Amino acid sequence: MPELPEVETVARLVRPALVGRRLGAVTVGWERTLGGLAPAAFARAVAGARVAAVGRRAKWITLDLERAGVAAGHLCVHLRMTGRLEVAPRATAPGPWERLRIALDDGRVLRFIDPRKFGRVRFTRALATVLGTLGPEPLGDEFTPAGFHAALRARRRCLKPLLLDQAFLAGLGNIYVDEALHRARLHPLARSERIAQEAAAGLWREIRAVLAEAIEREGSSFDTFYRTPEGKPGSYQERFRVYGRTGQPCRTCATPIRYLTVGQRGTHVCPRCQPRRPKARA
DNA sequence: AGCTACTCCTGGTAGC
DNA sequence: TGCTACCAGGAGTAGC
Repeated sequence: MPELPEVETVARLVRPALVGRRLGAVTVGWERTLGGLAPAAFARAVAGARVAAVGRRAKWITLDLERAGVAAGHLCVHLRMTGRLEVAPRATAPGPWERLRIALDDGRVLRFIDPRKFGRVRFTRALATVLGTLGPEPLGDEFTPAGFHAALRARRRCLKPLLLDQAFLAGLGNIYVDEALHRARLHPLARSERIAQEAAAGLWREIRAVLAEAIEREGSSFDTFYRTPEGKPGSYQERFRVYGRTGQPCRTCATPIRYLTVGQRGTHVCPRCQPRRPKARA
Protein backbone atom coordinates (compact mmCIF):
# COMPACT_ATOMS: atom_id res chain seq x y z
CA MET A 1 0.00 0.00 0.00
CA PRO A 2 1.21 3.49 -0.51
CA GLU A 3 3.02 4.54 2.63
CA LEU A 4 5.39 7.44 3.16
CA PRO A 5 8.02 6.38 0.57
CA GLU A 6 5.45 5.74 -2.16
CA VAL A 7 3.66 9.00 -1.42
CA GLU A 8 6.93 10.93 -1.46
CA THR A 9 7.73 9.33 -4.83
CA VAL A 10 4.39 10.41 -6.27
CA ALA A 11 4.76 13.94 -4.89
CA ARG A 12 8.20 14.29 -6.45
CA LEU A 13 6.96 13.10 -9.82
CA VAL A 14 3.83 15.24 -10.09
CA ARG A 15 5.40 18.38 -8.58
CA PRO A 16 7.12 19.72 -11.72
CA ALA A 17 3.98 19.08 -13.78
CA LEU A 18 1.71 20.91 -11.33
CA VAL A 19 3.54 23.87 -9.83
CA GLY A 20 2.48 27.05 -11.62
CA ARG A 21 -0.47 25.41 -13.36
CA ARG A 22 -3.94 26.93 -13.18
CA LEU A 23 -6.72 24.47 -12.39
CA GLY A 24 -9.84 24.35 -14.53
CA ALA A 25 -12.93 22.21 -14.96
CA VAL A 26 -13.55 19.41 -12.51
CA THR A 27 -15.06 16.02 -13.34
CA VAL A 28 -16.12 13.87 -10.41
CA GLY A 29 -16.38 10.14 -11.02
CA TRP A 30 -17.06 9.13 -7.42
CA GLU A 31 -18.46 11.73 -5.03
CA ARG A 32 -17.12 10.26 -1.81
CA THR A 33 -13.60 10.82 -3.09
CA LEU A 34 -14.14 14.46 -2.12
CA GLY A 35 -14.61 13.52 1.54
CA GLY A 36 -18.03 15.07 2.05
CA LEU A 37 -17.73 18.30 0.10
CA ALA A 38 -20.37 18.59 -2.65
CA PRO A 39 -18.94 18.36 -6.18
CA ALA A 40 -20.22 21.84 -7.09
CA ALA A 41 -18.61 23.41 -4.02
CA PHE A 42 -15.39 21.53 -4.73
CA ALA A 43 -15.36 22.72 -8.32
CA ARG A 44 -15.95 26.34 -7.25
CA ALA A 45 -13.11 26.13 -4.71
CA VAL A 46 -10.67 24.68 -7.21
CA ALA A 47 -11.42 26.11 -10.66
CA GLY A 48 -9.31 29.13 -11.48
CA ALA A 49 -6.83 28.58 -8.65
CA ARG A 50 -3.14 28.23 -9.32
CA VAL A 51 -0.92 25.54 -7.78
CA ALA A 52 1.72 27.37 -5.77
CA ALA A 53 3.44 24.32 -4.29
CA VAL A 54 3.22 20.56 -3.99
CA GLY A 55 4.22 19.08 -0.65
CA ARG A 56 3.91 15.96 1.42
CA ARG A 57 2.97 15.42 5.03
CA ALA A 58 2.95 11.79 6.22
CA LYS A 59 0.87 9.93 3.62
CA TRP A 60 -0.82 13.08 2.33
CA ILE A 61 0.13 14.96 -0.80
CA THR A 62 -0.70 18.64 -0.49
CA LEU A 63 -1.33 21.17 -3.25
CA ASP A 64 -1.19 24.76 -2.00
CA LEU A 65 -3.57 26.89 -4.05
CA GLU A 66 -3.56 30.62 -4.61
CA ARG A 67 -5.59 33.25 -6.46
CA ALA A 68 -3.89 36.40 -7.64
CA GLY A 69 -0.94 35.51 -5.45
CA VAL A 70 -3.06 35.11 -2.32
CA ALA A 71 -3.39 31.77 -0.50
CA ALA A 72 -6.68 30.13 -1.46
CA GLY A 73 -6.77 26.80 0.35
CA HIS A 74 -5.28 23.38 -0.24
CA LEU A 75 -5.99 20.10 -1.93
CA CYS A 76 -5.02 17.16 0.27
CA VAL A 77 -4.67 13.83 -1.51
CA HIS A 78 -4.60 10.50 0.33
CA LEU A 79 -3.97 7.44 -1.84
CA ARG A 80 -5.06 4.97 0.84
CA MET A 81 -4.84 1.47 -0.61
CA THR A 82 -5.00 1.78 -4.34
CA GLY A 83 -5.04 5.46 -5.26
CA ARG A 84 -2.91 6.90 -8.06
CA LEU A 85 -2.30 10.52 -8.92
CA GLU A 86 -1.02 11.43 -12.35
CA VAL A 87 -0.84 14.19 -14.92
CA ALA A 88 -1.90 12.95 -18.34
CA PRO A 89 -2.91 14.25 -21.77
CA ARG A 90 -6.46 15.56 -21.96
CA ALA A 91 -7.37 12.83 -24.47
CA THR A 92 -6.68 10.11 -21.91
CA ALA A 93 -9.78 7.96 -21.48
CA PRO A 94 -11.18 7.97 -17.93
CA GLY A 95 -11.17 4.20 -17.70
CA PRO A 96 -13.22 2.34 -15.11
CA TRP A 97 -11.43 3.71 -12.04
CA GLU A 98 -10.99 7.44 -12.58
CA ARG A 99 -12.60 9.11 -9.55
CA LEU A 100 -11.60 12.72 -10.20
CA ARG A 101 -10.22 14.78 -13.08
CA ILE A 102 -9.11 18.40 -12.95
CA ALA A 103 -8.19 20.22 -16.16
CA LEU A 104 -4.86 22.07 -16.24
CA ASP A 105 -4.08 25.23 -18.21
CA ASP A 106 -1.39 23.48 -20.25
CA GLY A 107 -3.92 21.22 -21.93
CA ARG A 108 -3.24 18.28 -19.67
CA VAL A 109 -5.32 16.91 -16.81
CA LEU A 110 -4.70 15.86 -13.23
CA ARG A 111 -6.25 12.43 -12.67
CA PHE A 112 -7.03 10.58 -9.46
CA ILE A 113 -7.52 6.88 -10.12
CA ASP A 114 -8.60 4.51 -7.37
CA PRO A 115 -10.09 1.03 -7.94
CA ARG A 116 -11.11 0.49 -4.31
CA LYS A 117 -12.48 3.99 -3.71
CA PHE A 118 -10.82 4.46 -0.33
CA GLY A 119 -8.64 7.36 -1.45
CA ARG A 120 -9.57 10.99 -0.85
CA VAL A 121 -8.97 14.36 -2.47
CA ARG A 122 -10.08 16.92 0.07
CA PHE A 123 -10.26 20.68 -0.34
CA THR A 124 -9.67 22.70 2.81
CA ARG A 125 -9.12 26.38 3.66
CA ALA A 126 -6.82 25.47 6.55
CA LEU A 127 -4.33 22.60 6.33
CA ALA A 128 -4.73 21.83 10.02
CA THR A 129 -8.30 20.71 9.38
CA VAL A 130 -6.92 17.70 7.56
CA LEU A 131 -3.39 17.33 8.95
CA GLY A 132 -3.82 18.69 12.46
CA THR A 133 -3.96 15.36 14.26
CA LEU A 134 -0.83 13.88 12.72
CA GLY A 135 2.15 12.97 14.85
CA PRO A 136 5.76 13.83 14.00
CA GLU A 137 7.20 13.32 10.54
CA PRO A 138 9.64 10.40 10.87
CA LEU A 139 12.26 11.94 8.61
CA GLY A 140 11.85 15.41 10.13
CA ASP A 141 14.09 17.15 12.65
CA GLU A 142 11.39 17.14 15.32
CA PHE A 143 11.58 13.34 15.46
CA THR A 144 14.47 12.65 17.84
CA PRO A 145 15.64 9.50 19.67
CA ALA A 146 15.06 11.09 23.07
CA GLY A 147 11.61 12.37 22.16
CA PHE A 148 10.69 9.02 20.65
CA HIS A 149 11.78 7.14 23.74
CA ALA A 150 9.76 9.47 25.97
CA ALA A 151 6.71 9.10 23.72
CA LEU A 152 6.96 5.29 23.79
CA ARG A 153 7.25 5.30 27.57
CA ALA A 154 4.27 7.60 27.89
CA ARG A 155 1.98 5.06 26.24
CA ARG A 156 1.07 1.54 27.27
CA ARG A 157 0.54 -0.20 23.98
CA CYS A 158 1.97 -2.90 21.75
CA LEU A 159 4.64 -1.51 19.45
CA LYS A 160 3.05 -2.33 16.13
CA PRO A 161 -0.41 -0.79 16.61
CA LEU A 162 1.27 2.23 18.19
CA LEU A 163 3.61 2.72 15.22
CA LEU A 164 0.63 2.43 12.87
CA ASP A 165 -1.20 5.15 14.81
CA GLN A 166 -0.77 8.25 12.65
CA ALA A 167 -1.29 10.51 15.67
CA PHE A 168 1.72 8.90 17.33
CA LEU A 169 4.03 8.83 14.32
CA ALA A 170 2.86 9.86 10.88
CA GLY A 171 3.65 8.02 7.69
CA LEU A 172 4.30 4.37 8.51
CA GLY A 173 1.97 1.64 7.29
CA ASN A 174 1.85 -2.11 7.61
CA ILE A 175 4.84 -2.85 5.40
CA TYR A 176 7.40 -0.46 6.80
CA VAL A 177 6.38 -1.11 10.41
CA ASP A 178 7.11 -4.82 9.93
CA GLU A 179 10.38 -3.99 8.21
CA ALA A 180 11.50 -1.46 10.83
CA LEU A 181 10.66 -3.78 13.72
CA HIS A 182 12.64 -6.62 12.18
CA ARG A 183 15.62 -4.37 11.53
CA ALA A 184 15.45 -3.16 15.11
CA ARG A 185 15.05 -6.75 16.38
CA LEU A 186 11.89 -5.88 18.26
CA HIS A 187 8.72 -7.95 18.45
CA PRO A 188 5.48 -6.31 17.22
CA LEU A 189 3.78 -7.20 20.50
CA ALA A 190 6.51 -5.70 22.71
CA ARG A 191 5.10 -3.16 25.15
CA SER A 192 5.95 0.44 24.40
CA GLU A 193 6.33 1.41 28.07
CA ARG A 194 9.04 -1.21 28.53
CA ILE A 195 11.28 -0.17 25.65
CA ALA A 196 14.74 0.74 26.93
CA GLN A 197 16.49 3.87 25.73
CA GLU A 198 18.94 1.90 23.63
CA ALA A 199 16.19 -0.09 21.93
CA ALA A 200 14.18 3.06 21.25
CA ALA A 201 17.21 4.68 19.64
CA GLY A 202 17.69 1.57 17.50
CA LEU A 203 14.08 1.59 16.38
CA TRP A 204 14.28 5.32 15.66
CA ARG A 205 17.33 4.70 13.48
CA GLU A 206 15.81 1.76 11.61
CA ILE A 207 12.53 3.57 10.93
CA ARG A 208 14.43 6.38 9.29
CA ALA A 209 16.77 4.04 7.45
CA VAL A 210 14.05 1.88 5.94
CA LEU A 211 12.06 4.93 4.82
CA ALA A 212 15.10 6.61 3.30
CA GLU A 213 16.15 3.46 1.46
CA ALA A 214 12.63 2.90 0.13
CA ILE A 215 12.38 6.50 -1.11
CA GLU A 216 15.68 6.03 -2.87
CA ARG A 217 14.17 3.06 -4.70
CA GLU A 218 10.92 4.86 -5.46
CA GLY A 219 8.87 2.80 -3.07
CA SER A 220 7.57 -0.74 -3.27
CA SER A 221 5.27 -2.34 -5.84
CA PHE A 222 4.22 -5.67 -4.50
CA ASP A 223 0.94 -6.00 -6.35
CA THR A 224 -0.56 -4.82 -9.60
CA PHE A 225 -1.80 -1.53 -8.18
CA TYR A 226 0.97 0.74 -7.08
CA ARG A 227 2.99 2.38 -9.80
CA THR A 228 4.89 5.61 -9.88
CA PRO A 229 3.08 8.22 -11.98
CA GLU A 230 5.52 7.40 -14.75
CA GLY A 231 4.00 3.92 -14.75
CA LYS A 232 7.12 2.31 -13.39
CA PRO A 233 6.96 0.05 -10.38
CA GLY A 234 9.15 0.88 -7.42
CA SER A 235 11.80 -1.64 -6.52
CA TYR A 236 12.04 -1.65 -2.76
CA GLN A 237 9.90 -4.79 -2.48
CA GLU A 238 12.98 -6.74 -3.58
CA ARG A 239 14.58 -5.65 -0.33
CA PHE A 240 11.82 -6.70 2.03
CA ARG A 241 13.24 -8.64 4.96
CA VAL A 242 9.96 -9.94 6.36
CA TYR A 243 6.91 -8.42 4.65
CA GLY A 244 5.24 -10.97 2.38
CA ARG A 245 8.00 -13.52 3.09
CA THR A 246 6.06 -15.96 5.28
CA GLY A 247 7.89 -19.30 5.41
CA GLN A 248 10.94 -17.97 3.59
CA PRO A 249 14.29 -17.83 5.38
CA CYS A 250 15.16 -14.74 7.39
CA ARG A 251 17.87 -12.83 5.55
CA THR A 252 19.74 -12.48 8.83
CA CYS A 253 19.51 -15.95 10.43
CA ALA A 254 17.68 -18.20 7.91
CA THR A 255 14.87 -19.02 10.34
CA PRO A 256 11.53 -19.22 8.45
CA ILE A 257 9.54 -15.98 8.68
CA ARG A 258 6.36 -16.43 10.67
CA TYR A 259 2.97 -14.85 10.00
CA LEU A 260 0.67 -13.66 12.76
CA THR A 261 -2.16 -11.21 13.20
CA VAL A 262 -1.64 -8.15 15.37
CA GLY A 263 -4.49 -5.70 15.76
CA GLN A 264 -6.28 -7.15 12.72
CA ARG A 265 -3.17 -6.63 10.63
CA GLY A 266 -1.15 -9.27 8.83
CA THR A 267 2.23 -9.26 10.55
CA HIS A 268 5.56 -10.81 9.66
CA VAL A 269 8.32 -11.63 12.13
CA CYS A 270 11.49 -13.61 12.44
CA PRO A 271 10.96 -15.60 15.64
CA ARG A 272 14.70 -15.74 16.26
CA CYS A 273 15.71 -12.15 15.49
CA GLN A 274 12.58 -10.74 17.15
CA PRO A 275 12.04 -12.85 20.26
CA ARG A 276 8.81 -12.21 22.13
CA ARG A 277 10.89 -11.74 25.29
CA PRO A 278 14.37 -10.32 24.79
CA LYS A 279 17.13 -12.68 25.83
CA ALA A 280 18.42 -11.98 29.31
CA ARG A 281 21.91 -10.58 29.19
CA ALA A 282 24.59 -12.80 30.62
C1' DA B 1 -6.57 4.94 28.02
C1' DG B 2 -6.49 1.10 25.11
C1' DC B 3 -8.59 -2.72 22.88
C1' DT B 4 -11.77 -4.99 19.52
C1' DA B 5 -15.07 -4.97 16.00
C1' DC B 6 -17.04 -2.88 12.23
C1' DT B 7 -17.22 0.00 8.01
C1' DC B 8 -15.87 1.39 3.55
C1' DC B 9 -14.61 -1.17 -1.38
C1' DT B 10 -13.31 -4.32 -5.16
C1' DG B 11 -9.53 -6.97 -7.66
C1' DG B 12 -7.22 -11.05 -6.97
C1' DT B 13 -7.01 -15.59 -5.61
C1' DA B 14 -7.97 -19.97 -3.31
C1' DG B 15 -10.95 -23.68 -3.44
C1' DC B 16 -14.08 -26.41 -5.63
C1' DT C 1 -13.13 -23.55 -17.38
C1' DG C 2 -16.11 -21.11 -14.43
C1' DC C 3 -18.12 -20.11 -10.28
C1' DT C 4 -18.28 -18.52 -5.40
C1' DA C 5 -16.35 -17.08 -1.08
C1' DC C 6 -13.10 -14.74 1.12
C1' DC C 7 -9.30 -11.61 1.95
C1' DA C 8 -6.34 -7.29 2.22
C1' DG C 9 -5.93 -3.11 4.40
C1' DG C 10 -5.67 2.83 6.17
C1' DA C 11 -8.30 5.17 8.92
C1' DG C 12 -12.47 6.61 11.19
C1' DT C 13 -15.91 5.37 14.53
C1' DA C 14 -18.54 2.96 18.12
C1' DG C 15 -18.74 0.29 22.19
C1' DC C 16 -16.70 -1.76 26.16
